Amino acid sequence: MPVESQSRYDQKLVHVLKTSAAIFAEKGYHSTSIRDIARATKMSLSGLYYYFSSKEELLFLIQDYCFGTVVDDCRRLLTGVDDPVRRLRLMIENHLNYFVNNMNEMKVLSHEANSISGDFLKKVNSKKRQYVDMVMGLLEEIARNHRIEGIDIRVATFSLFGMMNWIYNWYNPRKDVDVTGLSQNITRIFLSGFIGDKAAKAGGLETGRESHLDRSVSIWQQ
Amino acid sequence: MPVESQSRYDQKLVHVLKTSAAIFAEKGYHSTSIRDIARATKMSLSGLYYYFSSKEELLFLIQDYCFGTVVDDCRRLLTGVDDPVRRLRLMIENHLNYFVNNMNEMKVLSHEANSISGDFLKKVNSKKRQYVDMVMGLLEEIARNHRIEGIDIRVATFSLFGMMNWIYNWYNPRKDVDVTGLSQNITRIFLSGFIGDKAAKAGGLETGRESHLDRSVSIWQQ
DNA sequence: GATATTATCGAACGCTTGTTCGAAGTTCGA
DNA sequence: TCGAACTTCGAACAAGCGTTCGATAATATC
Repeated sequence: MPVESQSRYDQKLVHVLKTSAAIFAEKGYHSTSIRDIARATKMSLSGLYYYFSSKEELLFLIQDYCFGTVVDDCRRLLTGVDDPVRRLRLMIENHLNYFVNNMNEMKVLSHEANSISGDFLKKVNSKKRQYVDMVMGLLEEIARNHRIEGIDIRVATFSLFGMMNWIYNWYNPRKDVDVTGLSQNITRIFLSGFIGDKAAKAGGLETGRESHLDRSVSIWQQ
Repeated sequence: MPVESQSRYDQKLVHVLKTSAAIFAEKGYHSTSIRDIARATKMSLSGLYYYFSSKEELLFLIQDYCFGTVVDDCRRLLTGVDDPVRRLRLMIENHLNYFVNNMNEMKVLSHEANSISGDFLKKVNSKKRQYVDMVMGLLEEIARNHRIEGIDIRVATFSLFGMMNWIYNWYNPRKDVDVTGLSQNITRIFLSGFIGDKAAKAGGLETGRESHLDRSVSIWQQ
């Protein structure tokens, strides 16, 4: 989606969402007032309501746009790839890559999951469920292929998401290992833990050295 | 600390903390009003302020008591154990056991980490740092012993905490595997991922079948 | 250049919030 | 039983909140 095709309205909306996400990420949704956002965007309090109709919808827009992109990118990246282990690798890589490059939005998505309600919550949760089910399905398939026993698939699935989604609590791009290293480390720990390290290497660990993502841009980076 | 030795004041304070933690866990700290807590504890609004001097201190007391117990229990459990792998196993088991048995408080500890500030934050963060450093030290020692290469210790440490602390987002004691199973699964995934599965088994996987904890009580369960 | 549409704004409203304060009730040792 | 210390409470306050509304400014269309 090229920037030129976006209307003035769309561009400013994205700017509002991005700025709001940064403040939400820093202070938390409930501690952030619309007045804070007005100050940061240099808009008036009432002027903001031209772009959203409630504070909660603003939060929803951030989460929905953000997560929508993660899922779409993932789907695109996985088309044509059949090996479940390779699919899992790519999914992890995409998730972490997007997380690190859109830390504010992803933190708001992870941390403010229960700050929305009603239809907003339903909509986001339905997308999340699809995403989780996809990963859980992959792990089931892998477990079947490798005759893995004694590991609960739900525990494995959410352990993986825990590893990935926790990074907003500690990851510092300036001090820590870069995204590629992060992906490799987490993939290795989880995958060789899940299927055993010999099998993990056989599943294509060596291909993990190069990134499959040629860009880290998104609707958030205009 | 036997219940009988607690004064009326202490008992009621614990009741207030426990009730508040439950509401904080359900609605979130900022969405909970002191009036909500008054209603739940059947106390008056102003009466509550006899037990804490600000809402933020209330949150601090919950986090401090809760985390203090985790750390103390862990220290007690680890005394006399030298093998770093075994120490790590026990730490994971204790952490998850306490988490599952005090889900409200632990959720508040994890999720509302940035809802306190100033000296309160400093105090809690200093305890957290000690705890994290202890685990990171264990992983360093294990990595040295097993000549593990290519895994960043910080990534490994926070991956483990991510796996463990994420459970408040998904774990359902009534539907999911029990605490013992949870510990076994997470320990196996992380440990055989970290050091390779052969070494993980050699490190005493079989002893993981029986729990090392004879009780799950705490100051929260009076 | 007139007109319709899009975008922005200041001012205000009603409500909820955390916290305070002085008084009243309760407990318990002397 | 007296009195001091501990505990509880109703009522109120000031501040901040999300949201609305009518009017104005900017932009696009013809």
